[in-house]
Amino acid sequence: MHVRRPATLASLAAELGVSRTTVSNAYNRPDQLSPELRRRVLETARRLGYPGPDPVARSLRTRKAGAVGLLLTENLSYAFRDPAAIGFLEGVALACEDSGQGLLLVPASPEREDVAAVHRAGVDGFIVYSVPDDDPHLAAVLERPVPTVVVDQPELDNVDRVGIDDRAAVTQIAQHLIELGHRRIGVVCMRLARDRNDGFVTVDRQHAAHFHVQRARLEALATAFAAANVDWTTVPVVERFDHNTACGSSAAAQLLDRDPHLTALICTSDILALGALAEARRRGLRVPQDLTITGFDGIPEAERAGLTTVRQPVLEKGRAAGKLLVNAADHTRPRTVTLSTELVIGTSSAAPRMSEERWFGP
Amino acid sequence: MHVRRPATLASLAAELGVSRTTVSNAYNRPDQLSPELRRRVLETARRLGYPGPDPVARSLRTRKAGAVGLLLTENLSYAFRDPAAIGFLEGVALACEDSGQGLLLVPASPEREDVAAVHRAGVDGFIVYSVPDDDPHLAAVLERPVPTVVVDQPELDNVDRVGIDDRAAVTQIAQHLIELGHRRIGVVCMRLARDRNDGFVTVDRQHAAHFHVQRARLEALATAFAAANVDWTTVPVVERFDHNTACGSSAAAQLLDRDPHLTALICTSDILALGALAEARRRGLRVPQDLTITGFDGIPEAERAGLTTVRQPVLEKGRAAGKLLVNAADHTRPRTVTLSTELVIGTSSAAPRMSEERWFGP
DNA sequence: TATTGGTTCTGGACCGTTACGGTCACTCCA
DNA sequence: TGGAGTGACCGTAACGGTCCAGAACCAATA
Repeated sequence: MHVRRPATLASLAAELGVSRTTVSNAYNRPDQLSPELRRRVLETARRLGYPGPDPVARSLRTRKAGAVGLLLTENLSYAFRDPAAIGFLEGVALACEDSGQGLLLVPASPEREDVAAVHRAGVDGFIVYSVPDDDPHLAAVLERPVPTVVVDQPELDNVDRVGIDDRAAVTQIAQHLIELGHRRIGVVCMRLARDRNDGFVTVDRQHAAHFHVQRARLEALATAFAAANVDWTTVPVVERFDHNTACGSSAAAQLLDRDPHLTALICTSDILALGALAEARRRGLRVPQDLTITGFDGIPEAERAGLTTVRQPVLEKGRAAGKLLVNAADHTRPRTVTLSTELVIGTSSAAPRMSEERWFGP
Repeated sequence: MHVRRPATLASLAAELGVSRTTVSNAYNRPDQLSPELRRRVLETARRLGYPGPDPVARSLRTRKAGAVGLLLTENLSYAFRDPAAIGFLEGVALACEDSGQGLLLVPASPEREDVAAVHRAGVDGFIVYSVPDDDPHLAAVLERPVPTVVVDQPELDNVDRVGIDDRAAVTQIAQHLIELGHRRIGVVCMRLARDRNDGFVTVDRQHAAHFHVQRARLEALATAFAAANVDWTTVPVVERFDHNTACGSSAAAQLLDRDPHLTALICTSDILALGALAEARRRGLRVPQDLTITGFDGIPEAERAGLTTVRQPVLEKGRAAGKLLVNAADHTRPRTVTLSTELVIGTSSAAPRMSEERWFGP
C-alpha cells in the first residue's frame, strides 16, 4: 500500500525545477513571474493534486490568521435563541465579511471550564460578548497577545470596549414608571453570576454581580427609585439563570405570589418580559391596567407585543465590535464605543389603578 | 525605542537552560517532567510574559486546526434572519462544542466571487450549507484536502451528505392539496440560481435550477400534480431572489394578479408563506376559505400562525453535519444522513370553495 | 563600451512548535 | 554486581510556507 503524501510547495517546485519562492509567487504575486511560467506552475499543481499553499503554514509565516475569535460563554443554545444575541452575531459577521475575515466561534461552555479552546484558537483578535467578569475564558483571552474587544463588559486595561449606557437607559424606564405613579415594583433579572440562583436576590448579591450589565441595571434602578423615596431593600428582585420566556413567566409568578399588590414588573430583557406577559395573561391580570410590564432590548417580538422597553442597536453593537477589531492596529487603545438607546413606550405600561395608588396616599 | 519581541518556547527554554521539548511538555504533557521543573517553567513563562504555545505553529506541526469551517454562501444577513438557517447553525455549533472544535464562519458573499477566504481558512473540514451547485466557493472547498459534508446539496463523489427527502416531503403537501380538491395552484419558490430573477419561472429554468433543494421540490410538485391531471406548464411559478416575508407577499400578489382564481399557493419556505398570508389578508381573502397557503420548514412562527407546512429537523441537520465531520476520519466515505420530515396540517389549508371547484366540474 | 534599469528567478533564513527516538542517571532485585 | 526497568530530559528533524537580498539576464541609454 503506497500512501501518497500530499503535494507541497516544495515538491511542486522540485517537479518543475524552480524554486519554492517562484511557486509561492505563482499563487500570491502573479506579477513576479512570467505568465508562461505561472501557467506551467498552476497546471502542474493541478496535475499533482496540489491544493494551493497550506493556510496554516502561511499563517505561521505571515503572522496573520485571517479570522476573528468570538467568545460567548453563554450556553450556545441560549445564544442562538435570543434574538438580541443573534442580532449581535449578525453584526459581527457582517463586519468580518466586509473585511474578508473569518469568524471563529470559540467553544466555551460554562460547565466545562476548559480554557484550552481559547489557547488553540488561531485568530488575530477576540471579541468577548457578555460573559461574567470573572470568567476564566475571558482571563485566558486577555493573556493572548492579540487585540481584544469586550462588549457589554466593564472596562479593562488596554482593551477596546463596546456597549451602551445601561444606567441611563434603565433610568429612563424607572423615570417613566415613577412618573406614572408606580411605587410597588418588582424586578426580574438575568443571571448575576456563574452560580445558579433561581429566586430572590439579596442586595449583597446584586452588588456582587459578575455580569456587568445586570449589575449596572440593578444599581441604576436602585438609585432612581431611591430618589423617588422607594426603599430599594423592600423591592423584590428575582433572578433567573436561564434565559427564555418560561423563566420570565415563573419569575413573574414568584414575584406576584409574594406580593400581589405589585403594580409593575421591570424585566431586564424582553425575553423575560414576554414571559411575564404570558404569566399575567394566565392569571387574568390585564396589562397595563392591572399590571405594568417593561422589558429591555427592543427585539422584534417585543415590538409586536407592544412592550414598553429600551431599544438598543444590537446589530450595530456587533458591527462596531468587529470594526474595532479589524482596524485595531491603526489606533491607540483603548477605545470605547457607546451606542445610543431609545425608550420605546408601548402598551404594556400605564398608571397603576387607584386602588393600588391609595397605599401611598395621605 | 526597544520593541520587545514576544517570548517563544525557544527563548523560554534558553532562559531556563532546558530544551524546547521540555517547555513544550510543561504545557502539553505534564507527566513528562518533574512537578518542580514544570512549576519553574510556568513561573518563568509568567515572568517573561510568554502566553503559551502559539496555536498556529502548533496547528502546523500537529496537522490539526481544531476548527470546522462553515460555508454559507447566502448573504449573511439573510442567513441570520431565517429561523431555519439559525436552527441549522445552532445544531452545527452544538456538535462542535461537544467535541471541543471551533466553528469558523467563512466569509463568502455571493457578490464578491472571492474564493481566497476558502483557501485561507485554517480548518480540519468543511460544512457546506445550501449553496448553488455551481458555486465557486463550493468548488474551492472540494479542492481542499480535508473532509467535507454538504447539506441540502446534491450528492458528490467522496463527500458526506446530510439532507431530507425533499421530493417525498413536497409530495405529501401536493397530495394533501390534491385530496382537498385543489387544481388551480400557484407556486412561490426561493432563488433558483445565482442570477436574480424576481418573477415568473419557465419550466426550463426550473429544470436548470442550481439550488438542488428548490429544483427537487419543483420537480416533485410537477410529478405529483401531473398525476392528478394538472398540466404543469400551466402552473404559474414565481421566484424570489431574496428570502423574507416581503418577498413572499409580493410573490403572492404577482400570482393572484395574474390569476385571481387560484385556490392554493404552495410556498417552498415558511418565511415566504408567512408573507403570502399577509398579502391574502391585505386583499381581504380569507385563509383557508378563499385561499389555501402552505409553507415548508416548520419554523416556530409558522406553527404559531397555523400554517400547513412540512416540519424538518433543522437543528438535527446541523448537528448531524457536525458529527459527521468530527468523526470523518473513523469511517469510510461517503456517508449519507437523511432526516425525516413530518407533514403538519394547520389551519391554512382547506378544500377550495365550490365556486372555484366548478371550473373543473362537468 | 560601460552603465543603468527592469524583469525574472533563486537560496537561505525564518515563523514557533511538536514528533520521534534517543541518552543518562538512578533504583530495584536476584 | 550486573542487568533490566523507569523517570526525566534532550537533539534533531520536520511541519509548509513567505520574506528578503541579490543574481542572472536582457534591452535601452549615455
